[in-house]
Amino acid sequence: MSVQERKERERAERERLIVATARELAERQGWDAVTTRRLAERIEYSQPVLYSHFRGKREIIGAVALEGATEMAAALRAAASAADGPRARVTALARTYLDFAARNPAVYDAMFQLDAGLAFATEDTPQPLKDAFAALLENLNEVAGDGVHPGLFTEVFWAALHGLATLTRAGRQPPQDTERRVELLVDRLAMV
Amino acid sequence: MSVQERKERERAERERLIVATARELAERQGWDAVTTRRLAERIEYSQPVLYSHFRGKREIIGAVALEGATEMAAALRAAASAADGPRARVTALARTYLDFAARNPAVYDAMFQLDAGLAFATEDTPQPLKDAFAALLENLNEVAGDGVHPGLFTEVFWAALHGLATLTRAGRQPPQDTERRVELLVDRLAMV
DNA sequence: TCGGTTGTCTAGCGGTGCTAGGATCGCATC
DNA sequence: GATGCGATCCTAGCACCGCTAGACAACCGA
Repeated sequence: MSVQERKERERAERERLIVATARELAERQGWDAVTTRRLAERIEYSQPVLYSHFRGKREIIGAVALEGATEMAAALRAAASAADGPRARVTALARTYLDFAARNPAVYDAMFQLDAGLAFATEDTPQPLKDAFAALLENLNEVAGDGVHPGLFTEVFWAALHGLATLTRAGRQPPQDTERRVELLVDRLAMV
Repeated sequence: MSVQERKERERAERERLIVATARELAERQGWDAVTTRRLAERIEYSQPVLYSHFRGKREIIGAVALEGATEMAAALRAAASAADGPRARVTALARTYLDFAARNPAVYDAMFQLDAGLAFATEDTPQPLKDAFAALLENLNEVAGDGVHPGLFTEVFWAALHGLATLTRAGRQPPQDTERRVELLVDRLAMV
């Protein structure tokens, strides 16, 4: 049994290597540069090996997305718990979200821009994604306002952040006013 | 001169045909299905002809985007001018924006999701894009609130709409609550 | 030591965006 | 009306893509 265990361990290790390499390559040169050939070369295996771990490129992107979702959820919770009072919490939440998107553009793309074949907003949504949404929900609950469903409020807030994140990064909004936009958004949306 | 004029006319006509065909194909089967080969076949010319009109596929997407921007600007202005009072105007604006995105997903992608090589938020931004933004700005001016720069307010409002449009369409937010999300957004953001 | 399974690689399929270079067509001139 | 010349278009092909069939080697248990 020990031999088999070792093999499984090595296999899992290689899978981590694939995901990490894909992420790094995407972050450095964009997802377009992440081809199965290049990825295989970097991990020093042949192309078909990738397909013994993942169904295809989509699933690799999906793996990066889930990794990112886990990190984002943690970052959001950390930021929120370090802030005092509802208003500060919401501001910290928004800043952290946008900061994550700006610092990990490729991961953010994997999560929300590319088709990674992940289910959203359904029962079989992967746990990390649910958890990232939950991290928002937990902290926005208190500022949704009377008679407003917290889930609905979170969706709107999230959408606004997502819009700011993507439009800013794609150069569709001037980057220098980001902070003022965040303040305006929090001012108006959050009932404090 | 008449011969040359006729040729130019035919050339312009063919260019319109390329853009219209690309748009229709993208709307029917998605941008992935818009390959230069397929596009060439549809317009009944060979591939290289496309490159005598456009630098590459990106520029074709860009042409569709500009067409879409013109239409969106018109739709926004029409909706706003048909509404009575600031509150109704903003609501109509938001609904029209989201409706446009939902009805013309491929065009919307060309405008805001794909890299069409267009400049945004600079001097050399193409006029149709400036105009679409202006159509929002004109009608949001009155609800930005005291001391808030209308341009900044428009950016935030636009970002929120963009987030709702993209997340809803990608199945990342439940589609049935769209209307309630719009109402919440307008309620909170617009100062009426 | 052997047989069989498991794992990996080479090679190749049909597709992509894009382009070089040859052929053909239509125009202006003689 | 014949002819030379440009503009126009197409065939063929480049390098690359995601993905896979089938040959091969390495390792395990008996």
